[in-house]
Amino acid sequence: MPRAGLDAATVTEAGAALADEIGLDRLSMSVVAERLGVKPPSLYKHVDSLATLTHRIAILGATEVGDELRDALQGVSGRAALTAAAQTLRRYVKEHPGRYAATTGARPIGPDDPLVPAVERTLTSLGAVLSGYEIDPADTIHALRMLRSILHGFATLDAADGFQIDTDVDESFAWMIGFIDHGLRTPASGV
Amino acid sequence: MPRAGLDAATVTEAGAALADEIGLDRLSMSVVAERLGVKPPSLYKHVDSLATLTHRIAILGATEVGDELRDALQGVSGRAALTAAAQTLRRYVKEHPGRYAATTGARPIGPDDPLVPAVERTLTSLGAVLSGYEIDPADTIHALRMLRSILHGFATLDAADGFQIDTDVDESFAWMIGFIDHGLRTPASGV
DNA sequence: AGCCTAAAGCTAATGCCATTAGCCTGGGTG
DNA sequence: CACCCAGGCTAATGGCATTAGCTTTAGGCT
Repeated sequence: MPRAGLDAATVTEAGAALADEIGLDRLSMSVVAERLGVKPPSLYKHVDSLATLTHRIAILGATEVGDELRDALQGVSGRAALTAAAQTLRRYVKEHPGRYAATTGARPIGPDDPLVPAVERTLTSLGAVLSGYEIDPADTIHALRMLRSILHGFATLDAADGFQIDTDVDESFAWMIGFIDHGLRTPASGV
Repeated sequence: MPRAGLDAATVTEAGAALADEIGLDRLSMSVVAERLGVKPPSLYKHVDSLATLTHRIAILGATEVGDELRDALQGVSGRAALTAAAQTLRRYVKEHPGRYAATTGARPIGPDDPLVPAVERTLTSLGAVLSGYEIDPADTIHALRMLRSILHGFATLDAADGFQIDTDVDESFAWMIGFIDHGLRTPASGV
């Protein structure tokens, strides 16, 4: 019996891929083990439990989202940045619903949980989008929360096929971006 | 051994209450049975499986949200209606996270699934909110999807304690409502 | 009042899953 | 070349959902 050469990262990656394929709720140690050509108990040499594996997937998801957002925002600002950020997030959630579900369902375990900085990178990128608009500093946190809410909400509903098919979802997405962009340009938006 | 006098509705209600208390992911036939003072197999006289119980909880949640929205929108319009709808949804998700999670995670089983009309009632109410604004009919579907996305996203993140505590979340919520209201009043919002 | 039946609860049994304990060996290190 | 430990394994435990089949209840009918 040759060694499989696993480590925590490999197991996490396999779990993330499976979560995307079959859904986070169906993820089990058994399916991960099978995917890796190994028996379930062997996984415990690399991850503590299914719960910590899920947590690792959440961190992976947050990190990947942060990276993709950072890359997508290189050299753009204003409406172009808003569009890039929104499209990037939507695409990520569509392509990696399992990872994203893990990320949104995860809770920090402790003060030095890597999940925290991973999620913060995403918020930093969204903050960078807002810096392209002239927003009262006191309102920035509100605009950030709104942006996060709307992108998260749309991407989530879209990934869950929550919209009817009568009208093109892409069109609604573009309209929404236009709405936000327009609102953020309007001075009195916060009153 | 006296009879417990259960039926599908009682089991569903107990399951919904438990989902709110301990989280949908922790819901099991065992805990529902214990809550009802009955052994797990007895539940199968009333519900087919844990999956269908979850689906019933989803329908219950969708129905309750629809009812509360309808009630909250009685006699109000414009910004007042927008505020009422947003607050109602946020409160419901905070008070019944388990039911709401079941609802958002549910998929219609067939063409005559009661889940479909239950969810549609919510959309009808949100549509009523929009009718208080002068929106190009062609854009109404987009505005509806945006409204749904933003309310769903905010409520979800809020219920999951996804926002930092530095700044008051209520304040951000009010700001967001103001932003949407303002944008919906602006004629060229869709361009 | 007394029977009779369908429903409602129960116990027992199956099978899957997560997780733990303890064995065994491959392969890099001295 | 022997050593040793990390990484894989098998066996065992306990919880869960679910099914089968038994028992009893409670209300309707005579």
